[in-house]
Amino acid sequence: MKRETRIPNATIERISLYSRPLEELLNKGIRVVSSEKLAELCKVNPAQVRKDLSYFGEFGVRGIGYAVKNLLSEIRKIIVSDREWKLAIVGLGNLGMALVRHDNFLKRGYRFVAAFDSSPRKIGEMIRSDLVVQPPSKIHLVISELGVEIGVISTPPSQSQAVADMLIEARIRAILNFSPIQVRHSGPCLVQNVDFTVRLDNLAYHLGQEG
Amino acid sequence: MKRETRIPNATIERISLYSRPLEELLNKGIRVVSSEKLAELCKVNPAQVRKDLSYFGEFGVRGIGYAVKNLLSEIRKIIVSDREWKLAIVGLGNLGMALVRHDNFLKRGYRFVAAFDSSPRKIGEMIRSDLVVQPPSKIHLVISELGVEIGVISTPPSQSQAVADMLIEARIRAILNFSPIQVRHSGPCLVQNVDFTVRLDNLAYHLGQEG
DNA sequence: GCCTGTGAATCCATTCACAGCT
DNA sequence: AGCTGTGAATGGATTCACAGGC
Repeated sequence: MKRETRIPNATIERISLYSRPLEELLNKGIRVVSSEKLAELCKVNPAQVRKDLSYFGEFGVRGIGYAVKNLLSEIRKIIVSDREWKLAIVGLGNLGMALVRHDNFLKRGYRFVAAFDSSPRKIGEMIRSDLVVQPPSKIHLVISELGVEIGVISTPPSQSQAVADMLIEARIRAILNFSPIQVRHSGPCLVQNVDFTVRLDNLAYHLGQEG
Repeated sequence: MKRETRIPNATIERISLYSRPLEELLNKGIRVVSSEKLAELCKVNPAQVRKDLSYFGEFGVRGIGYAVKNLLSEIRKIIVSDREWKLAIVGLGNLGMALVRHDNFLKRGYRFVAAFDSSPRKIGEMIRSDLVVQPPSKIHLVISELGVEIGVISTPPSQSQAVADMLIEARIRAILNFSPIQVRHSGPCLVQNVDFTVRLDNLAYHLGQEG
């Protein structure tokens, strides 16, 4: 172990990736997995798997492999997904609604506790038994009252910067941004961008190379 | 220029990123942009911008900067988004429907020309004036008849591998996978994965570090 | 014999710093 | 004077290869 060393960003991305097949193996009743098998399931190099895990501890047994259940629980401790995180969503168009209804979030401990939209038609709508759409003017109040930690932006791009500013103003700790523009953020707020079209552009580029 | 050199993967990701603010600058009527300004808008290093672009040609003018309109059109040629790509979507739950309706795709030249779902309730539904839901058994036929190039998977994870196999069987050239499992793919089919929860895990990890 | 954990070696990407053009 | 284009230098990440323990 070498917990002192700075942990590569790429390692953190992959750690979360490893947990997906581990869940499957656990469901299938498979008890032990080797770095080679896990690497194959995640399409990475076996040495990569071992090195990534070694940043956080010695979770394996030499000659045997990793205990699936134990490894999964260690990973959940590392990426702090052994507890619930509170999310707020802003922008309840097609994508926003789909995100709120998507059960993958809750399954991994991400719970939407507030929802905002500027459209008068949407405000007041009950989109889940415990989730009523509120106007953006309530963002500051609601975020601090409920202790929301992560804000999800799924507004049209023209509004996303203004929304980000409101979230930051309300002292939100992190933002997941689905709009195709980079959000400016000063200070301690973390931002992750998810832009589908960047992924498609990537595919298009490589297809174009093949001819 | 050094078109012979292998182009870093990271460069290709960023090239597509650069086009977003360029579109905005063009709309605002701004004619010229420096690497410094563009870098600021994309949150990268100015030298990075220059180097990335230099892999593909000499688009700038020393002492002046880059002509916005020209640079944008060059970038569109590089990532082959100066033409239309044909997409098929499989899985029309909340997320799938949101993707089909999301106008960002069409705006950038990605057009859904076919839609599949296994639910009898969905089959036959007209989700757009030119798009009727078909059963997965039609995948092979439709893909080859329409010449679909990219498949989008938004099924539940339990079905995603089977769907991927069908798409690959139908000789699709690339897959954009929204389900949280890595799709196995042999042969020449390209795959890109989009897993929202990996992004959230990343935020959670860093928030956990801060205490 | 088998599989982990890890220093050392390699590979790739970013940034610097300045020559070259307008 | 100003800003691009790019070799050279630095910094990170991946992979190798083998020692260490079951």
